Amino acid sequence: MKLHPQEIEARFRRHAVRVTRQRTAIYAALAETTSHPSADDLYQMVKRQQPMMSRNTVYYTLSVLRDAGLVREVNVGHDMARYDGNVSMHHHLICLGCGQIMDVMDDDLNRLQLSSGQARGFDVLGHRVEFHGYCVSCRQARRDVPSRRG
Amino acid sequence: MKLHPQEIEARFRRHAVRVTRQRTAIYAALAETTSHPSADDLYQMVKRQQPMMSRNTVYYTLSVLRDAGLVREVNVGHDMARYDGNVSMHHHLICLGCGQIMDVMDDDLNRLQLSSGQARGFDVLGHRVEFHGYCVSCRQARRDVPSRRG
DNA sequence: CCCTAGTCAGGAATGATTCCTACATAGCAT
DNA sequence: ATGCTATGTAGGAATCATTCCTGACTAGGG
Repeated sequence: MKLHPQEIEARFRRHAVRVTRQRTAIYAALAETTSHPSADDLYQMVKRQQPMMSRNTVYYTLSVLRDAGLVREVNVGHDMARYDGNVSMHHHLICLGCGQIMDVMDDDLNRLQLSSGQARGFDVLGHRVEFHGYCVSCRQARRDVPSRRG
Repeated sequence: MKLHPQEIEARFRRHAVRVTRQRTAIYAALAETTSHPSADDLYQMVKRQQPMMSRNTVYYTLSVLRDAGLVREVNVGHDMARYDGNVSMHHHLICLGCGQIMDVMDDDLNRLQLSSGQARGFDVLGHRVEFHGYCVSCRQARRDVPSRRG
């Protein structure tokens, strides 16, 4: 979703995050897409508008936004971290072929709980559900070339 | 669970995995613990019995066992991969303080499904549920030293 | 308009994992 | 049992996402 710069600035101030050109651009790029980009993806996107942008700044900014609760870090496998501008409670559907991540909004999944016996004294703060499979185009590709990983 | 070497060998042969001293030791170490060790943890454990063991062999062996379905890779955050000798369907309860991973066996969680509308044409093969929180001792530690992350 | 804590850029460092390669060995066939 | 060959192993180098360091810059309160 495309956001007005002043809306981004308002969110930053609400979360006590200093407003800078770099941060605004990074957050805008993330809010505009639903593709859950990696830090480097964001770096590439933002560098087009701001060639001086450092990869380091992207990492630093994402950590600031993450700690402020403006951004969510999504980890899939042991690949690089990917980021999600949607911080409302939701879960993910992940393609094992191309790695794309789709959002799943489902109240039943949001309400999952452990019984007290299963919780083993943990103070459970949240949970995450990931569904894994193959998207339409990767299913097609796999039919064409059945591989050893099949 | 402590396994007899011949049981390990039988499992390997059943899954078309060549039997070697190194693999037997790595798999035995993993089967013996419920602590979901990392590749390097396993390297440290096994090196006591086999000082020539290479860290590389541990990585290679884990990839072989993973592909054979004898071992499961568990990824938490963007930390190093951790391994689970329990390949039956189950989920995890993870401490955000110390990183310990406990197994959760629950048929209701095992049966979770997406509606066809939510699945968006994906061929969904499986899912994973992680509960996050603080274990008893980390809750205690956090009460003692309330931090900015609190 | 000034000050200063918080940011930024860029290069170096880290650390898990993978790659490369020469030597060793499991396990099949003889 | 013996030899053969595809596979596995050791260890060092390479990779690559991420973090650390440091000196220059700037947002935003006073």
